[in-house]
Amino acid sequence: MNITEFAAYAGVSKAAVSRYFNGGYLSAEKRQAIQKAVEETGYHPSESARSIRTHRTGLIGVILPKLSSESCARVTEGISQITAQEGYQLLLGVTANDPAKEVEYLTLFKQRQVDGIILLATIFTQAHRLAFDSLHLPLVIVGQQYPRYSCVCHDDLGAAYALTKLMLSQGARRPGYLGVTTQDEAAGKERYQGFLKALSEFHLRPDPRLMCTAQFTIDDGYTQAQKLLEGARRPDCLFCATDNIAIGAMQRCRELGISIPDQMMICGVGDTKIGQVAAFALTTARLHYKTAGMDAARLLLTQIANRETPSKILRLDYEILTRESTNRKPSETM
Amino acid sequence: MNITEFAAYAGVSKAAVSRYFNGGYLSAEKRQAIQKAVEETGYHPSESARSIRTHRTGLIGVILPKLSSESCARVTEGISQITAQEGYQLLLGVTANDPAKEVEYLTLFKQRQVDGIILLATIFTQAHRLAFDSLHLPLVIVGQQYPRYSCVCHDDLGAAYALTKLMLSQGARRPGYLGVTTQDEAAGKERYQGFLKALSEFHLRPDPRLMCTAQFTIDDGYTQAQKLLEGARRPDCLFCATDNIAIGAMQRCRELGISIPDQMMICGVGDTKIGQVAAFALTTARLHYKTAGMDAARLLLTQIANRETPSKILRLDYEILTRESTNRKPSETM
DNA sequence: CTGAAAGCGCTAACAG
DNA sequence: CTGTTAGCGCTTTCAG
Repeated sequence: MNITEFAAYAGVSKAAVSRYFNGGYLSAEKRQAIQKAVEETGYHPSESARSIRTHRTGLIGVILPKLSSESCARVTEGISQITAQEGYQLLLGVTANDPAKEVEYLTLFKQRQVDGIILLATIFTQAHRLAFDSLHLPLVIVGQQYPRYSCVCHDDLGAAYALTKLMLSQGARRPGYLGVTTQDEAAGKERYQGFLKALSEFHLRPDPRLMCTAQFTIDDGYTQAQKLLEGARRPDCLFCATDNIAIGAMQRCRELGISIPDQMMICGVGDTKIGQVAAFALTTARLHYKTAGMDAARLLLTQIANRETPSKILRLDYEILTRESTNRKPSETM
Repeated sequence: MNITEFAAYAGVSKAAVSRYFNGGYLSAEKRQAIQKAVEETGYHPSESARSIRTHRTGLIGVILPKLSSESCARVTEGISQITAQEGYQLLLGVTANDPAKEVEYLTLFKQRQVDGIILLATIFTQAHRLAFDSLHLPLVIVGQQYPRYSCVCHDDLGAAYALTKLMLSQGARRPGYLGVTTQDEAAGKERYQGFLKALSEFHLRPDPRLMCTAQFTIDDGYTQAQKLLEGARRPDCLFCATDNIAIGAMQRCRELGISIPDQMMICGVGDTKIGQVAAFALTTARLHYKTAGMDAARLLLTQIANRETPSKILRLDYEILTRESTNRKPSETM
């Protein structure tokens, strides 16, 4: 059923029907007649047809590297909650960690004429720069900072600094570092700098033999930890750039019979479920993923409502959670 | 830029442009001229406008209870992988475990004229029945069975049976059950029946004092486990309907100093990350979530291509993974 | 193989 | 407050 048929059914003009659905002037009688007809027929205007006229689709594109990553999922849930309230629907672009696909979805979503895009960013390439510049669409970046665009990010440096300091102040003197690629400005570079900052405060020199890069997975945390643990003088504490990596490292330590936290303190970043239930509850920095998603959605909606809104950076705080994996005092077994 | 302007730019007619993008008859010269113009201008036909004519949107709706649940995320990644290959985009409906919202998204997506819907189902209400019947849209249900619709589900009964049997054959005689609501046919009822089947095979009567229902969370697993553990005679093994619940129960056992697996064997269902890294690696049944998503997507695409395709049920197998939490022989400490 | 022209279902001036 | 009307950007006959 289209608007013409429906208008005839309700005994009003097409214009009245359109006004009914778009909040225009309408007498009470007509409004009621239409409402009744809607209830009877279930009529609803076609989104495609109205998009073609209004140049808005009610669609928001979300581009993310992976769904089965707790942090991404939580951000996306935050986004979904806010956008749903405002009647927007979410278009999903899963890139499987392929930066080229991020760019691809950017154009794909643009072609679909989404009203705005939220990008859970990983690393930025030249292609990103070009895609951003030719986007001409409200865009909010989550998890990273990028000049001239609205961003919601975490205090990665601060969190890494605080965690490393926590371990050093408990007596560790050979800090190990298990990070991610520095192509990732936030989780890679920033957290690395936080680590270094804590070291320098304790007058410690970073030791390249105690530092290693891993993928964002438990498995690779396990694998890369091996490299740090097999050396002649192994570290006495380990800062890991993510909880997943930390858990992998913890598993390797357990297998090698390295006691946690006495011989090895470990911490991660993120506060995901996995750290809470690990063999030794993981000390970590809680990052506010869901809040980040909600804030990103709010920022985007503001920009959609007013395209002239100046871009803005939101840096969310962190919260240090001290747990077994770094708690040297009351030694805990079993 | 619209098709008229673009056609003028390329020096061809609108019809030629349309044919170019829709695989119609076109001379080689025109095809090249258009291709060149596309490269120069980046022109792409408006999806809204073409939807209005073709009655297809290239959109597939996915309705799910929660993103930050590993199983849902993995199913959705499977869906995304297949649909993306075929040029479809995913519209996301997160219901936050509210069955009413499932129904709401069903209509919302229908209004958007998605080409098909995949529902990661939880429980079915009367409202679902009505919504299904008035949908007139290809629909595939994942995780549950529902008459007359295509479904992709797991062998919940078989998995629960095999796991319970595994524990009983290792000598357990007071099996505890930590399940989910039986309103959930698959995870609730089926797994319960699998549990019962194993018991009856060992000539054991289910003991209501050893059985309890929990939410789908670690926290509630922890809480409800308490009820089973505080009784005069506690169970000597625990079948949990999900990994999350099992992990919660495991935590409570550890706190109470109940040794796993000697005093208490525990198993879950799903094979999520969390069970692999738990204090005692969790025995579980691997369910093929990603495969389920991929199969569901394929089923849906077939139905979209041919609306007359008869509905079909796919029941995926499981795989028992025996780990520490039920391995009585070589007692493992740390 | 091609272009002209008729609409798809809707919104938004516009003139009452 | 209301209806008429002219498109929005596209696909698809239809007659060449």
